[in-house]
Amino acid sequence: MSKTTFSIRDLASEFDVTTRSIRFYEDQGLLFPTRKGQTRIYSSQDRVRLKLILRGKRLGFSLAESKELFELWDQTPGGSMKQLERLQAKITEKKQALEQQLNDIAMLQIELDSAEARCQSAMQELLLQEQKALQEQNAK
Amino acid sequence: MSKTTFSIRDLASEFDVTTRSIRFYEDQGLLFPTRKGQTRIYSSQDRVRLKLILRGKRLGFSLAESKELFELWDQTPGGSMKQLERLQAKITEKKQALEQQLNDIAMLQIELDSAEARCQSAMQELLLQEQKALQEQNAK
DNA sequence: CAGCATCTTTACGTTTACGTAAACTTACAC
DNA sequence: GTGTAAGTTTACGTAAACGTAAAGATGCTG
Repeated sequence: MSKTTFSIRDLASEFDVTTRSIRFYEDQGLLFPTRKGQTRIYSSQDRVRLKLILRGKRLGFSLAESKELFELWDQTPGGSMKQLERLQAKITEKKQALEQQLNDIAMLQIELDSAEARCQSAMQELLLQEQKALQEQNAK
Repeated sequence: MSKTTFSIRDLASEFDVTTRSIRFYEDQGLLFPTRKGQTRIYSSQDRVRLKLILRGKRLGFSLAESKELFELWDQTPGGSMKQLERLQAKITEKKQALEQQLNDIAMLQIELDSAEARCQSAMQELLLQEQKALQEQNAK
């Protein structure tokens, strides 16, 4: 079976972040490792959380946003109707933002492809000129 | 035909950013409006640039990154082989990052859907309990 | 038990991307 | 001419997300 606890360094090297960052996330209320003495011990739950935090960052989520989502999520079982409605609203909001991102990505991909083509043909052009120069030199 | 020049306020309201931001982008070397007197005049080229800047931001690009891409792009015609290779490398890098983002988005979408379902059923549960409470009160 | 590696807390520093305020011109509107 | 609305420059302030340095606790290792 897979590991159940992790040191801060385990997580730092697995996800390629600094220990400073991981402690900072705890400071901001996004992670709650237990302690053995004064050393932090992370559960696989904590590990999942960290993964989510980092993925959120890659998608432009602030730490505050991720924290809010975590909190809403944690309160889902036993939450009041009002809390659930807030969660639903947040989910809808995020879904729409993701749609927008998908659009952005699709457009940028097209443009990158076109840029790549233009770049390639510019390089091809340079190579041809080079060849021509060589042939002229041989013709001497 | 479509407009060819724009005031700073035109762009600000069209793209929903502050004039401060637009001037800041110029300060950082991403925009180069002409002047009429001391007032900035933006071309439709500038407008496209701004749109690209903002889309870049939504995808997590820093202003410095966007600037670098613009500069590489602008140097494409007449660029040296080394510059073209750098551009090609950047393009490849960005394309890979976009693939990663697509993965991230796909996973997050799945999780949001699942969260939404759980949220909905929690709300449904609350409604049922409410109904039950009402019926018991009627039974009195 | 001395040393070193790894953990910890505390705290000040840094970068990015603007916000905000002050003080100043221009350009119409009345 | 006089607001006043929109533009300008200059400059200091700020929030987020850490970086970095200092100084001490802890645990193995030879």
